[in-house]
Amino acid sequence: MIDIRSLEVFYWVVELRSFSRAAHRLNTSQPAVSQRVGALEQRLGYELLMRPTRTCRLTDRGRILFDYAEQFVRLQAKMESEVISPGNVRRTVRLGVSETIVHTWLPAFVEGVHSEMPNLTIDIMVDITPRMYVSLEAKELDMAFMLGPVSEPGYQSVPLNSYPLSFVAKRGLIAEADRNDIRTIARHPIITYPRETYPLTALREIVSKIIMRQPRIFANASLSTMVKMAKDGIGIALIPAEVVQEDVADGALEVLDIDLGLRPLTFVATYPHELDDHLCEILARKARKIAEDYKMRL
Amino acid sequence: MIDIRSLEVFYWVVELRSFSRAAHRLNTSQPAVSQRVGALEQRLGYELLMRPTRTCRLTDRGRILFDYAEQFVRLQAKMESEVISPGNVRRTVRLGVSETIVHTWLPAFVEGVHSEMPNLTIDIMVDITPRMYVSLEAKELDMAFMLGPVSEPGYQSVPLNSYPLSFVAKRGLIAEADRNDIRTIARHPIITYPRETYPLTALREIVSKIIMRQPRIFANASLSTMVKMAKDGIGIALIPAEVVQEDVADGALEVLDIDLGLRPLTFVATYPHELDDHLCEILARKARKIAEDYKMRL
DNA sequence: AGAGGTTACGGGCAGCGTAAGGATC
DNA sequence: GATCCTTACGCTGCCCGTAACCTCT
Repeated sequence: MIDIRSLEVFYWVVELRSFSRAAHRLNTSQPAVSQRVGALEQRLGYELLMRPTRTCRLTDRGRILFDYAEQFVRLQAKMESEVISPGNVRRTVRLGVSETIVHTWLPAFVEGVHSEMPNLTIDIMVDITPRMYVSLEAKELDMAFMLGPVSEPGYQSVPLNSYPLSFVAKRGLIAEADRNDIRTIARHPIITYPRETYPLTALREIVSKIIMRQPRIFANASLSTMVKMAKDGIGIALIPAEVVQEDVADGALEVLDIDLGLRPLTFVATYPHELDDHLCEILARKARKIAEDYKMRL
Repeated sequence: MIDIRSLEVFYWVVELRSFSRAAHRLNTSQPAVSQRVGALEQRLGYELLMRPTRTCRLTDRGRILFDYAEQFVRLQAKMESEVISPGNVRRTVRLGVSETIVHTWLPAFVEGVHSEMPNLTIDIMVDITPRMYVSLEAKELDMAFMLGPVSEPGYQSVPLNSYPLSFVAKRGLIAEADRNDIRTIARHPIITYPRETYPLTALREIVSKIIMRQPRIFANASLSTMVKMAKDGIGIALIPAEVVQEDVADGALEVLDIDLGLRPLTFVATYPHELDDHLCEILARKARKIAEDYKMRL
């Protein structure tokens, strides 16, 4: 009589305060959402939303239904996670990923998940950590592999792996003798992660204390661009050595043996702990395992 | 993904231990049930029922799904009862009714319910109380208006009304002077409810003590037949006067003023207290009110 | 004028019922 | 052979997506 799909649609319309966002979230068209909510109201014989306003506020009776809708959506998520064998999970998970991970073990992760859960689609959005926070909050992402630690309430966080930050330079750019001398290195621009990220802020603070001035920094949101810039000798990259292992192996880049005491980059899998918990948990554990394997293989 | 309808179907298949009974219960065809369960198994990738046996036993994983299915069905029933305005309830309730009630206030009840809940269909099965018990147990009925009191565990029971039992005879069959004399009356066969019912057993016990022999009793499961027999002078009916008020009014029958101290017939609305509770509760209350109104109008 | 929601319409597909086909007692 | 479930098949009706329309800022 009352379809669970309709309740799910209604739930997300309210949760996201928008028909179109709900449509997007549910991988359907906005008219489809409109129709379902309309049909629901018609079947019940009263309005659920105070529509004229843009905010999709609930009516009193809508509130009652919403509470039930939430219970249904939760129960459904719980059931599906427990009852459906992994190979039969048919869903789309929207995953935010830091570029660093894209360049290391993400391919292995995607392949691994695909082989175990062939009907699971992973939509990958590459972005920087602060923006992924926002996307998680807006429920545009189901999970993110990003820089940790995360201690937001309402989020579950599984540590993945850590990458020590290394200075990486074009081969021959820095003379053998100067490779542990920060002053020499700091004559070159430092290419690293964009503002609002740990590497940049920490670097600026530490280096400026040593060389008594602000280092030149090329902040860049694209890891591959950073690598390219380093390979072109434009500057020296402060990035995990792991992402350039091939370039180091074939001699294009070299890792400088200098240690400023920077914290390694720690990545975590983060997801809101509710509703789809279980699948995210499985994926997070899988990611952790893949990341460990990756480290071992190096 | 997993439809609540499929869960409902699966739930009833297990609960009733039969595909065909589930189909009947859900007002659908048996192949439809078969398909839904089949589709469910296919989607999940494993079997839910150990089919070859006639008993529809659950597999281990089927058991897990069944627990969820039950939660869904309960939640759905709860939600629909709270959220759907009475006028929009679209369901079929299978109601067992004692014939006595059919002849008194059932028409008013049906009409009253129909006017308030035009989309509610009531399937009425007229039967005697002991058989309605069985039907309730087998879940062939959702609710029954029958003789009380009921104290079975697992059943909810709402008192409706009481009918004092009266001796009713064809006009002139018993002389004015003898109308309070049980010995005279007992020369005629007593027409009343069938065996296993209170009126018959109580009558037999009380009368036999007075007249020192077994009275002749015509036990009959059909109230209208009883009335007809009384009107034909075949015997004297022991029934509620209410059911023959018209015949008394137009002079075909008359009520004898004799009191053997028989308990009045007490009717109750009985339904298993689970799942569809709420609707049954509403209907039971409605029935009670109609029954009271009926009594007032007399 | 543009974003966001509704209405209109055509097509695809899931799910139903009828009917025929096994399997098991 | 009777009962119960499964398979086959045609059909209906729902629901979706595209597109045009409305409405409020």
